[in-house]
Amino acid sequence: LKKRVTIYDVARESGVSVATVSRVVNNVEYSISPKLREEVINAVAKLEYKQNLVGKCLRSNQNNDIGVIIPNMSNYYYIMLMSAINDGILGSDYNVLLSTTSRNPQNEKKVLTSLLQKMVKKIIIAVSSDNINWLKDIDLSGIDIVAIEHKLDIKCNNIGFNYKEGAKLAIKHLVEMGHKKIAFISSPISYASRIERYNGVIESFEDYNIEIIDEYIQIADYESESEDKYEFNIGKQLTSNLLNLKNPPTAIFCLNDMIAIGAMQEIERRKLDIPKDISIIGFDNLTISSMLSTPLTTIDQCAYEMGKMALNLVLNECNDKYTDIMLEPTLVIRKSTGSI
Amino acid sequence: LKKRVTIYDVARESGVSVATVSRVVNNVEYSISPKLREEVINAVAKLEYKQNLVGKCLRSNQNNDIGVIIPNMSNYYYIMLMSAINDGILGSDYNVLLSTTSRNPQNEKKVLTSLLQKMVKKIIIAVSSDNINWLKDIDLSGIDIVAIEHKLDIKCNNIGFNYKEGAKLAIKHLVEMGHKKIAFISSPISYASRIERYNGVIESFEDYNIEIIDEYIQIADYESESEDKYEFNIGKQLTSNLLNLKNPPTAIFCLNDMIAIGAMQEIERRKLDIPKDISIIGFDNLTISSMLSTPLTTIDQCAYEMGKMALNLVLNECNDKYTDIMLEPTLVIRKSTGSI
DNA sequence: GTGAAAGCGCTAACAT
DNA sequence: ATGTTAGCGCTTTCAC
Repeated sequence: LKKRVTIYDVARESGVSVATVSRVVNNVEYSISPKLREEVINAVAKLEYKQNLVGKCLRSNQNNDIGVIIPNMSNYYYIMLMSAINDGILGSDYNVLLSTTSRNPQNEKKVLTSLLQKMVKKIIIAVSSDNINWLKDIDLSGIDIVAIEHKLDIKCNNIGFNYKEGAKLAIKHLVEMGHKKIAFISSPISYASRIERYNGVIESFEDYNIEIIDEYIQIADYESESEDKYEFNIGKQLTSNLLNLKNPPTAIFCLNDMIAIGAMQEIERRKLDIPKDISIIGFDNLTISSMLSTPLTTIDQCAYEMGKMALNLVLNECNDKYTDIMLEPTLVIRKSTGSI
Repeated sequence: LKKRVTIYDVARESGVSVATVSRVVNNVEYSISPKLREEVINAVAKLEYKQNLVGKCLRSNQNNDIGVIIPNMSNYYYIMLMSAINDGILGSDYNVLLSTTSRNPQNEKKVLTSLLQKMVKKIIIAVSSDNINWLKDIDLSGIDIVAIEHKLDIKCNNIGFNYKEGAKLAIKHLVEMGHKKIAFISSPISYASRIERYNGVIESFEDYNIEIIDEYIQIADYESESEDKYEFNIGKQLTSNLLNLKNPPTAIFCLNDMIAIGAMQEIERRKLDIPKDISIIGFDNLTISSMLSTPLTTIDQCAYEMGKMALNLVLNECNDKYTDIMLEPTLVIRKSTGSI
């Protein structure tokens, strides 16, 4: 086990002080004679010196780390977010520390704390619930936070999304295609982002004078972060319920694309045709949604752009100047919806 | 900006030395009088002291970081891998540093170096190519590495997969269903994992006395890490080529599931039926593959298990004792293949 | 323009 | 059983 090469070795090799080596290595715009600079550079190359980032961080109280906290990796929505962040820092000197929370506030607090203990200064976080009391316990001074999906009630950047308008867009599209018997399927209405979608649906029904039939509002009776394919499964199950009705709907708005994919499999399993027999519209616009045999009509949540914006915000350490962005939905019409 | 609470503050508050605080905080099984221990614990609580992990790491030369290096996040295979790792450390004290490389050796070298500079000691890496000369330049002493997907020619743990046998399993399944006109579509045969699959196909064709028709072996003429949906796109394109043949095949073996999904969309776009008109078999067994309208028959590469094993290996720092595991493929029969 | 030296927060060898 | 202290590798103030 050979000894690590430190800044002292470089200093000795090049006959200068460690201060000078540090200045050269960090490309400080400090006046350094070209001669010394070159000698240092040569020594660095000869000894294959690599800066120890831990020592540097401890001393300078800064680093190139970006902490990312997301609920899980099974909803591809978060994958798109992550992809944007990873693409954005590819080739740069930044490092991503990724944590998942399983939508558990206890885990959320734990991973955030852990990130701070590692002196991470830039954090992108998608908290899951509105239960963020634990946040008050944490000292966030000097930390750049950008919150996505759910707004955080602290001094930080927020990138929100107009979920309610998205839901309205979806119902509008269905109504314009002549649908009156419209169903809504969803996992439990437990988070703000779901509540807003639900409210959008109900408001739209009222706006368009569509009778609200209880049987058409199918909400899963359990939530699971651990069940493999949970959203897909409830999509199937809830759609099955709908299809078993004496008077089934002609269109289904699904809380998100994963649920819609479950719905579609169930429908096609029954040899029904999408969109001839029944129209399906999702929410998210996952990459996979355009790849299905029947490409899914959906509401674009521009997850990738959201990730990009989050990265930019967190990188341009906007001291004190916090932005509060609200992204607007777009309807993406593909093949899973048709007129009646 | 308030001052950070350090171990010295706790020591002062509880009237002991920093050494004692350190011992208590780290739960050292060292004899410490219950009285002092309690006082320290109280001081920690009162001051809300949190260990600074950077200082700890610099001093002790160890940490709880796990570096993960993968080519990209657009192939869901790597997502399954990541999921397993994230699930595995959920609630533990480990942190994941995630890097993507875009299958670029230069990036691979860069992110590995960066991880080492951060004193990360445990690394799970899926290198993309066989071009790993750059690895020789890096001092890996004291580092626990587990390589997946592609074997690394250094002292480390390897978790490989029997790609060739997987391909053979796929062709065997097709042959047993009566197919003779079998096509193979793929991105460029540029990496070991692809070469082995290709060889498996050719060998199988010879074994079963299936004539090798050039037109049935469709290889994409370009590779792209940046093109969104690249694999899906070539799946469509290559399948389109096949379908345009005067004498099209009755079955297609796709290099992987993403390509198969492209193939299926193209086939159904032409109003052809899977598997009646043409059978499709993939490779990977992505989560999404079971969610399609026509669930995909495929070769299971047990990515999740692979991730779990990798995590276990890297955590049980097996000093000097390296394992070399080869995972075997399984055929997963679903609805996309049928007899002729 | 360059160097000496203090110190970031912590652990661990050594002393008591 | 507890405390003292050196030092991990680095940056940065201050002095020259």
